[in-house]
Amino acid sequence: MASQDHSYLHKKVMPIGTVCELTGLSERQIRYYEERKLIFPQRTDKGNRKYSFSDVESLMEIANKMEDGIQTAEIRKELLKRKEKNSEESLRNTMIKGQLNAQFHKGSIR
Amino acid sequence: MASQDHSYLHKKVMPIGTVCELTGLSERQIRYYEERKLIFPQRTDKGNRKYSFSDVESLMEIANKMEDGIQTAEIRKELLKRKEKNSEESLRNTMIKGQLNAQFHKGSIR
DNA sequence: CGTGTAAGGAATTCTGACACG
DNA sequence: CGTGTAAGGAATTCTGACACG
Repeated sequence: MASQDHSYLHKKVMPIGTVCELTGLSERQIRYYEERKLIFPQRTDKGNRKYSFSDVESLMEIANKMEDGIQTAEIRKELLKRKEKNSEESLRNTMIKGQLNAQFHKGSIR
Repeated sequence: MASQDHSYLHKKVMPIGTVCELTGLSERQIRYYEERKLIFPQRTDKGNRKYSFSDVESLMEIANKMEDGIQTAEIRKELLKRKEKNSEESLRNTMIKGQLNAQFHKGSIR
């Protein structure tokens, strides 16, 4: 419930040109990382990509890893692991909340 | 020093089309409010406007006032007043800091 | 005053491909 | 594998103007 939603952080609002300036990457690179499933911009109804600030942050991490000679396939694996971890965490949190809720209704708390 | 800098909030990153979607205003309206000096987008080297999330917030305030029948000249005056207030406030803060600093160096504090 | 619109041009973005290594 | 580039088209944005009220 406080996991994210920094409201603006995840809003897809900027065109690829802005992302180039912010990250120092070329359009080619940015589109390629999307092709390799490392980032997921939104599309307008007519096909133009829109990115969020968190996409920009991701791209900067990716750029660093690429400089270290890590391949896109590797980077994708790391992302998947991170995703798993987050799911586990949120599952755990959900369960804890469930426990608390049960205690609350039993009257043990409050 | 903690006055703003929500980092992303003031970064000029989005094109006018995105702003239209976010605010529900037309390009014409957005450009007109700029002409009336209510908002100040950045320009790319080739003349394209770039807006920040705070610009979007301003525009939504402006839109509300326009609906209430307030004229752009009035709205601009309100903005100027707000600006004055902020300057006063930051001047006051600066002075307080100066006082504290003086006390500190005199050795009265610490 | 505030906003819609047609006009014409300039800048942006898109895709698929060829190239190099 | 990762990235540059030329190619051609489509979508976006820009300005100045005319219109209406």
